[in-house]
Amino acid sequence: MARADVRAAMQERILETADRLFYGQGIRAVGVDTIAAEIGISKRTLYNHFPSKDDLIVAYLSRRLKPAPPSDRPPLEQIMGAFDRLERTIATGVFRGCPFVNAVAELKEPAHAANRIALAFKEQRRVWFQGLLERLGIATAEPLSLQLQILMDGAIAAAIVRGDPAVAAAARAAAKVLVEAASVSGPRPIPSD
Amino acid sequence: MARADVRAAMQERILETADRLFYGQGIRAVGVDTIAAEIGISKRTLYNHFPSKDDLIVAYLSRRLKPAPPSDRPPLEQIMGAFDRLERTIATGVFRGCPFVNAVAELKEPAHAANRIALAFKEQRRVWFQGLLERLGIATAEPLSLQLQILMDGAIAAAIVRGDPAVAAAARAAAKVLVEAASVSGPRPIPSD
DNA sequence: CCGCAATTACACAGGTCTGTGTAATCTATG
DNA sequence: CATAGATTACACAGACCTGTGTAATTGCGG
Repeated sequence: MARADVRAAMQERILETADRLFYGQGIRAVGVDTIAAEIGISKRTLYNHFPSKDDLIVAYLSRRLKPAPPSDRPPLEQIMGAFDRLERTIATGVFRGCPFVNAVAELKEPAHAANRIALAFKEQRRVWFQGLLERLGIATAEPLSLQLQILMDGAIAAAIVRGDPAVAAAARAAAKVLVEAASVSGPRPIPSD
Repeated sequence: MARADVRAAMQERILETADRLFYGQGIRAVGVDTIAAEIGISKRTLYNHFPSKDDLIVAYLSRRLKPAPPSDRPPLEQIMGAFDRLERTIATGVFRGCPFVNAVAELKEPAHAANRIALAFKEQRRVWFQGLLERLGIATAEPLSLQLQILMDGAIAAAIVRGDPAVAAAARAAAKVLVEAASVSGPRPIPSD
């Protein structure tokens, strides 16, 4: 039964490289030959695992759809931590924006599966925000969660153009103001944590 | 001297079409042949006006660098109006995000002139926000202007993925909260308008 | 050790793209 | 009308892309 394992390992190697190149240079800018050459396999082998470039694109995006690991930190700390992580991501290594937004912007076909995956990702993050806000006892958790998501996406877009991690800190400060405003004007939070 | 006028008119026709196609389908996705065919001129003529596709891209982006027309409406109204206009833009016609962010994301060369133009555009808008905030007597006008710009960019990015103009309204509401929070905590605004 | 599946090298079809070369034609200006 | 510049049609080079066909080779499981 090691055959399936070997096959899965090869697929993962392909996806790792595709991720690095697709994200770093753009999906349209990277050819299938380039990915195969980077790994050191033949193009034929790559097509044996992914029957078309579109399949590879979908797999590349799906692989990035990992739900956030549950944490026992206080909700507000988790929310602020998301912006801190973004700031570190912008500062460290290759930052080229949100891979999902880039994919949607780069693939002109409106019915592409990338749109569905991108929407799923954004909604997943928004719901994560919403859950934390509800634990803070905030009544307007749903609209506020969308606003936090907008701040995240805005910091990412601004960081692409400005190349400055400070935009994440600015977004974080804005998020803090919004959450606090919703806390005082809404019902009292449950002081459980 | 009508020769120069005719030449300028042709350049404008080319740029109009390039704008529509570049923005609507992506810079990399649209070939020079397609633009020429759409206008009904030969590819040779297009290359007579723009010696390379890169020149055309730069001209396309530069043409969108128009400063906002001065307005005598109250500053807060102008700020909120920017989000209202964004909401209408998302809802009406072809919306494909911010052309400058898209260009930077699509062109992998980090030294491309598009980066400079995109930065100039974002900074132009931020300074416009800053001036209005200063007229409101807000002490933290500069950092707040960056936060408003982040909200704009975030609403744009979220709208691409969600296809829902409501994100602009959410961003607008968040902007209102941020401006009001900065107004009450800072020095009193000058009640001139 | 046999056989099967994966992998490889290599060529190629068919399409796209940017940019140029050329010779003919059109058009407005002097 | 004459001339110079703009435009046209058309071919083509050179590069890149996705995807396939084929035959030889490798390596692992039974």
